[in-house]
Amino acid sequence: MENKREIFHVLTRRFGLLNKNCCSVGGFDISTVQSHILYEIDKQNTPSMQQIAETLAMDITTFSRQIQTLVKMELVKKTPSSQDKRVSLLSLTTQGKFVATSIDHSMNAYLDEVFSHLNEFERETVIRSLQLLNEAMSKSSVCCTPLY
Amino acid sequence: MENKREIFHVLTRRFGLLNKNCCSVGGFDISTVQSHILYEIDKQNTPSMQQIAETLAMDITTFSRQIQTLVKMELVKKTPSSQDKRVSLLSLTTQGKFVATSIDHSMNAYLDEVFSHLNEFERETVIRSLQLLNEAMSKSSVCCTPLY
DNA sequence: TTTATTTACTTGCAAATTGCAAGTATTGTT
DNA sequence: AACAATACTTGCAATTTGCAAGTAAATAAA
Repeated sequence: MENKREIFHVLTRRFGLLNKNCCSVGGFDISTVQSHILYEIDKQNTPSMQQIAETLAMDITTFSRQIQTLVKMELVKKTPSSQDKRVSLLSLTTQGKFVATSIDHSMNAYLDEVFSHLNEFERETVIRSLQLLNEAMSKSSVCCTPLY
Repeated sequence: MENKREIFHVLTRRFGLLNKNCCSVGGFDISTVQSHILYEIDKQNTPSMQQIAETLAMDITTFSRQIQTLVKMELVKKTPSSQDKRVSLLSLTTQGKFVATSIDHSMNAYLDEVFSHLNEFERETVIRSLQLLNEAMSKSSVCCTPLY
C-alpha cells in the first residue's frame, strides 16, 4: 500500500477505536471528546474556555455544553476570572485530576502494548516519525491549524 | 515531548480535522463517517452490510441508517443477494463513485501539502513508520481489531 | 418435515452531540 | 456616553448513536 490515503484511512479508524475503549474510569463514563478536554485542561495552566475550545478546534457552544456536563460530573471547576469577569477559568477537581491521570495511564498502557509489536529500532523510528508528522501538520495551511 | 499519549492526542485531533474539511463535493455534504463508508465500499468487491460495518467497527444499526441516507443521496446502491436473500450487497452509483474519487483526490492533495513540509528522506521514513504502526495496531489485542 | 436457532438486517425509542442564531454581560474604543 | 467587540450561554432543530425488539430468510436439530 503506497497510497497515503489508504494509510490514513486505516490509521484514523484505528485511532478512533483506541480513543474509544480507553475512557471508563471508576464509574465515570467519559466520551472521547471529554477525555480530550480533560487532557487539555490538565496540560494548560488554568485556561479560559476560549483557549481550550480553540486548541481542540471545537465550536464554542458545543464546548460550553460539554463543560457544563463535566462540571455536573464534578470533574471540572469553573472559576470566574478576577481580571475579566466575562472569562471563566477552567481547572480539574481532585476527582477530575484522578480521572485524567487514570485515562493517561491506560492510554499509555494501550500504546505500550501496540508498540510491543515493534523492535526497539522501529519503536524509536515510529515515535520520531509521528513527531515529524505532527510538526508537518502544524505547518500545514490546509488543516489542523489549532493544536499548536 | 517524549510522552506517547501527548503525541497521539495531538495526532488524533489533527486527523479529525483533516478528515473533516475534506468532504464537500459538488453540492454533496459528506460527513467523515460517510466518507469512510464510501471508501470501503469502493475498495471491497460488492460487500455486504455486515462486512463494511465490521471493517469500520461500526454498530450495525447505526450503519444501516447511514446506508439508508447514502441510498437516498443516490451515492450507494443496495442489491439483494441472489445467494442469500437476507443479505444486501453494496455498491457505489456512478455519482457515488465520482464523490468517492473526488474525496480521495482532495485527501491526497491535503496529505501532499502536509508532506511537502518534510524532505524526501523524512517523507519516506514517515510513510514507512505509519505502515509499521498500522501493522502493530493490527496485531494488538487491546484495540483496533477490525480493519484488517 | 416440522421446529428451533442463528444470521442479516430494520425499526422504535431515548439520549447525546452538534452548530447556527440570538441573547446576556463585560470590556474596550471612539 | 454611545457603540463595537469579546466571552460566554441558551434556544432550537438536525444528526448521530446504541440498545431492545422485531422481521425475514437460512441453517441445524428433532
